[in-house]
Amino acid sequence: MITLKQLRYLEAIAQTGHFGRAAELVHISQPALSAQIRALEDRLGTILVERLSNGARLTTVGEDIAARAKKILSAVGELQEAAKMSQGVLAGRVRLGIIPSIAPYFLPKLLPELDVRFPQLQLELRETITEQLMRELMDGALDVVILSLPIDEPTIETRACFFDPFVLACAKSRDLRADNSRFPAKDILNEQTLLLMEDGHCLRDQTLKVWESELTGARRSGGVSNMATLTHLVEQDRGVALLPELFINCESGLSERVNLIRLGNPEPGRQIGVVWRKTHPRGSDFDALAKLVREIGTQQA
Amino acid sequence: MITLKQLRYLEAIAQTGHFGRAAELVHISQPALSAQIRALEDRLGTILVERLSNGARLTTVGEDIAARAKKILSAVGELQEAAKMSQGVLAGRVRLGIIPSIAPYFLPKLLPELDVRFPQLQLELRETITEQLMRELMDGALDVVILSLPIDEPTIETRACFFDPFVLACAKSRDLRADNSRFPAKDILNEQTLLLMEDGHCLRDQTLKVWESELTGARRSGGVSNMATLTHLVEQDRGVALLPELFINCESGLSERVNLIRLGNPEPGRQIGVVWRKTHPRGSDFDALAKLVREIGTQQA
DNA sequence: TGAATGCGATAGGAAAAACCTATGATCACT
DNA sequence: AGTGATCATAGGTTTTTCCTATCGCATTCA
Repeated sequence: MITLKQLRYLEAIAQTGHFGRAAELVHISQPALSAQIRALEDRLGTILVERLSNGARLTTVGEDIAARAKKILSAVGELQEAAKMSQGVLAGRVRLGIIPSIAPYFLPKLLPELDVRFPQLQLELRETITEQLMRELMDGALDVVILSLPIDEPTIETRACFFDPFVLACAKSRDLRADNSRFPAKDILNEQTLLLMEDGHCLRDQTLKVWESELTGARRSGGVSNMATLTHLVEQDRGVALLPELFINCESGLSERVNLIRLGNPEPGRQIGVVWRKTHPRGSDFDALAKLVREIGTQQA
Repeated sequence: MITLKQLRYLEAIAQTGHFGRAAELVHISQPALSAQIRALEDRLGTILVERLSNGARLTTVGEDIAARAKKILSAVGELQEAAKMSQGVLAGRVRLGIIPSIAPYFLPKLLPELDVRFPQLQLELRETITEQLMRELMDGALDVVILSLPIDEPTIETRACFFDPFVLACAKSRDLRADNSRFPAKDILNEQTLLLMEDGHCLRDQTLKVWESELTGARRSGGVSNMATLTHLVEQDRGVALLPELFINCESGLSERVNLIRLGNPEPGRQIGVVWRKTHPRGSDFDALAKLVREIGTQQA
């Protein structure tokens, strides 16, 4: 097989017109260079260099081949450059997945910070529900995912970053008391509809899990795909909903439109975390990402 | 230094998603391929392949690098193709020089024949006077030259191909006898102007040499750059000229416009030949060219 | 014309790289 | 827990690449 070395040596001869000086240029001895040039010529079945008494000159074929060699070598250089670009922590292309109930309320803080700390990072974003994200993560279509824990999958690495509490939202006209118990379960069961996200959203399952069996038979909404819609429904007293604080913090003036009631004992909510395949070679990078997500997630809480 | 082998192996992994099968694809053992991939990764300072329990998958950087590798390998393939194209007798690019007093009268026969016999040949033509051609030949700007011999230059290889006789042309109104002697020397000296090509054309010197010293003091034309012009001048009885038979054969109907007188004892003329640098690696190719020039030159005489 | 200089080619042996076979470690699946 | 598949590691061999020393040839200079 033809080698890059040989092309490099040919280029040196094209530059110097001289075996000896070409050898010097590439830091080998003249016989070694001669041998490689000859090997290249043998391989190609063509004489590339005309040997003169005062040096060497490329033949017409040699000129053509040398021009091609130059392009190839430069492409190899670019390849190395490209690899170098992706070195260092969180540099180069990273495909990040994130669930819809986090993305719009967290990315506005995360992305600018990533730009500042990891300017070499080229992020490719993907937003969809957990199940789909995990499928794509396992398929290798994604590198790392931000979602709500826990994830039951032995082959992934998990980092819990911060806790996002759920707050109960009801219409202004209602006056549900917060008594730090598992609270308005009876009210909901008897008087109110529990508004939910549509199926597949982790937020739906998590909301249902807050009361678990207490809720059997209660009225539930059919499910919406958007948290803003959920809020509007609450405003119009069509029911109550659990809203993540992450969302609430982003909706300025929300507390004037609905009653927000903080729960406790224990406080319901979700754990936001970062996950990636255990086999992914850039685990340490994602560790850095998880650390940043924790920082941002806790500071705004 | 990074090697083409490594790029080839990486490409194999991209194709198969599997170290073992990739190794099979490139006909080496799996450990050897593993080692080369690792060497490549070390050299680039980046992990390119994610090792899984059921195979291998490229990282995002790996995808990028593999795509680049593919292009590079294909460029190398094209390079080899290009070299192959220029193999064989008289294949590929050849820069041919030829003097103006041959080119228009010989190329119409030579070029079609070259096309037929050596379809792989890409001829680049250069037409100028002998001195310039020889300079360019020695500089390596030309590969081979067709001209009038002899050429006094020890570093070139020479092949005489055919003899191109000179024929005396005078106006139809004149009736110069041809008596097989050095002939109309006295007539020319006394009555006629000897029409000549301009300085630098070998034909001029050769014409003068035919009579040599006999011609001292004779009237000479200032010199024209075109043999057709020379002929017109003869037609109009502005003088006489020596015309190469090569030219005459191409000018149909010329014998009706001027008297053509064949000379002898010995017959004046020029030796057409092919020359190239002794160091040129494709000497055997030019031998083939010379042979063809001889064939064509003698068959039409 | 004969010595000196400069060029690439050749020869022989040493160093480095690439490779192969056999084996190990890990993981998935039965 | 056992089996089969994966890639990694180990040790030794083969192949390739390289270096030093020398040759042969041509040109240049005295």
